Amino acid sequence: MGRSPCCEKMGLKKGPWTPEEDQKLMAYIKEHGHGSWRALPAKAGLQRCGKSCRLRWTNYLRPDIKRGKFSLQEEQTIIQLHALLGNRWSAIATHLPKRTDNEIKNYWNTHLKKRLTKMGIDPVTHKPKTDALSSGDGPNKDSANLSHMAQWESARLEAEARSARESKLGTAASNNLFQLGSTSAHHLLAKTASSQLLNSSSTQCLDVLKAWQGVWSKFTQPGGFQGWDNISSAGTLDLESPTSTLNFSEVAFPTVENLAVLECNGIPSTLPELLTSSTAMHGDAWMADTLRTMSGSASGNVAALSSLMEGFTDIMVDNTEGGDDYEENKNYWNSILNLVNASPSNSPVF
DNA sequence: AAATCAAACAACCGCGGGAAG
DNA sequence: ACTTCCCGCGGTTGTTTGATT
Repeated sequence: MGRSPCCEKMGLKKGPWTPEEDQKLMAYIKEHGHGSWRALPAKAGLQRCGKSCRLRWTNYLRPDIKRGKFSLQEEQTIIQLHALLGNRWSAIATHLPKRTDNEIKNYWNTHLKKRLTKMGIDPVTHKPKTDALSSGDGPNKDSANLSHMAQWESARLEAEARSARESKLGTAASNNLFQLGSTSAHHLLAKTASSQLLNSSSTQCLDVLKAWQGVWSKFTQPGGFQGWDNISSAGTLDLESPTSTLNFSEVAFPTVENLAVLECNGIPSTLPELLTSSTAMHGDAWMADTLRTMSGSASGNVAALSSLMEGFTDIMVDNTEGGDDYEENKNYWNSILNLVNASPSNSPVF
């Protein structure tokens, strides 16, 4: 159908806004509200089209806009929501208070997308890139890491499919995630996974959990990683810590959904990154509590876990020499990895 | 110091959906 | 039911800023 242009082109200014224009726009909206955007420019004495005014207001001048660097939490939310929703920036923005869709979109395009690409993860599908795996320049460390990431992802997908089938019997919260309005995606995902977790009777992965906790302690102890030889004892590590009070129905942390994946997955390939990131976020006490809460018989094969985690180990060993930035970088990247893994594989879901 | 390049950010464009007439 | 208008969205382009040569 015929459609009129959004504004008359003649005599209307384009390009960057001046402080005077900003002042006029803010003053007018403060006094009258924006009303009809089309009619606003004339009333406010601006030589702009209504569309330009609306954009300037919603993306820049609105008083409830938070500007500046994105926090790690915000980055995590963006990645997770993008895996679920795709490029639906306005929908993503509703879960990031005080951030605009435009800002999120720009941040994704200029930062997050590149980082995922560098990691060999397709920023569109949030899956490992096959070409990145096959076109490596030899058996270098990066390609090895990518290979292992793909391996983890592959096993994760299987686990998710299984988990999804089982979860149909329980809560449908994950399917209704974005119909629930303002509640944060992290909390909803966590609650969904929590119920899955509590419904589980399997504890066969706990030996591996314990093993990983041992591995983690090797990394975090003074001197850093001491080599795989020391990990053989990790399966019997003493998990002494204060009495656990962990309550999965109330504690909402962004990685608990991954624990739900573990309970039904014979090979917990998502373990390295998810436990690392969880520990990074919540501390070793959290890890100890979690393990104790979920505790069952320990009869694991640490060697099998070791094999799965070689690529991850390379990263960690490299980082132990990273100086003051080590902790920050480690936490950051593990969180990103964790969130990539935490995202449903079939996106968008609506 | 100047030129060049890349990254980051702001703004524009065109389309589609929904409301109103 | 159809047309027109308005708004919001996502993709894209343009501008600014900072780093590098």
